[in-house]
Amino acid sequence: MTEPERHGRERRERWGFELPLLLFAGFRSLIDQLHAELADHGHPDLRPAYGFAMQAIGRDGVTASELGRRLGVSKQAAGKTVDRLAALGYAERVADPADARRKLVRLTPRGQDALVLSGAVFEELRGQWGDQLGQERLTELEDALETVVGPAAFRLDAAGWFAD
Amino acid sequence: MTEPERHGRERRERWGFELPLLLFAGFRSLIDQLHAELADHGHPDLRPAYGFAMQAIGRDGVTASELGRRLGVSKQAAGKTVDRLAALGYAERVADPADARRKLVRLTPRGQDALVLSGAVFEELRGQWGDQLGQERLTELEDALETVVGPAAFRLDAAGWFAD
DNA sequence: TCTTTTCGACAACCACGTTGACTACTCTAG
DNA sequence: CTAGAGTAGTCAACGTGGTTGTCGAAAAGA
Repeated sequence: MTEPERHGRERRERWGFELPLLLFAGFRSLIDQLHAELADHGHPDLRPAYGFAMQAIGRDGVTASELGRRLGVSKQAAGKTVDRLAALGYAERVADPADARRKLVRLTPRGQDALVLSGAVFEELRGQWGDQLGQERLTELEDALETVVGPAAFRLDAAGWFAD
Repeated sequence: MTEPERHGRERRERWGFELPLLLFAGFRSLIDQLHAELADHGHPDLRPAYGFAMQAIGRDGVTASELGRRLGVSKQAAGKTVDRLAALGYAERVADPADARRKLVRLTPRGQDALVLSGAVFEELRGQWGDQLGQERLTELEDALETVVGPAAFRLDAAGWFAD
């Protein structure tokens, strides 16, 4: 069995507590680099939690209640998030002509721009990981993670897990 | 090249944005299971951030200022964290006889117990990942992560990245 | 000794979540 | 058609976890 990356030295025994730390460090590294890049491209006020919220709003817009459901928080919390997004110019509320109770939350062009830019940065960062690890090892990392976390990976209800 | 886990089907192309989601989902899965386990063993009020704080306090205790430095937050924020930990019975403040300004923050026996228990749970959870992935793939996952994040993995300054 | 640094605490504030209560509106059953 | 139930959005109060600024007391260095 050929394992070129091993360099012949014995691998240290791992502790259980290292695993969450490694996963978190990887996650944080990506998110930190993303936001450094966003800040350099006209979005210095974007915080990690806003990215999740904007992703949950999507191209079509949502109501605050639905946004709360998607993010796993109360409708009041979702409403406050929309307030902050709106104050920064990333989202706006428009009245729903078909239902006078509802107000559709939509991304502004600036919000769309941030989302598109984030996608591009993530591609770039994944490319860097691929350069460091090799495409094969990167793909195996992703597959291994998908195996253990299952479909739960792509939920957006990460609110509260963020700061700056 | 033998790749037994491929099962012959073509692997879907991955998007860059999936990588942070997978890492985060893995991290959250471990932390959620840890806290479910802790809650079942007499520690229902322990929150993820408290684990980091207790880890930073360690066996020897620290001052609030030093705790702030280790966690990457202000000494005032660290002091508040100690207040909450103390209110739950996980930490206590003792005057330092050698320096009347300082108050040593120490873990109570209950705090030590929670730390020991957490370590055991993490070993158990890592074992479960090993069962699912195979020891080899798990080790490769850990090594790959360490490669990309470097020594930054084991910093404790994750405060603010948590909620319940 | 005098000045600087450090420690812990207090206050005010912000971000981000929670519940509960309330109004306005829509929908459905009788 | 109308009464009642359910839903949308907002307001208020509060909890947690951060921030900065200020302060007095104690330690440490010139």
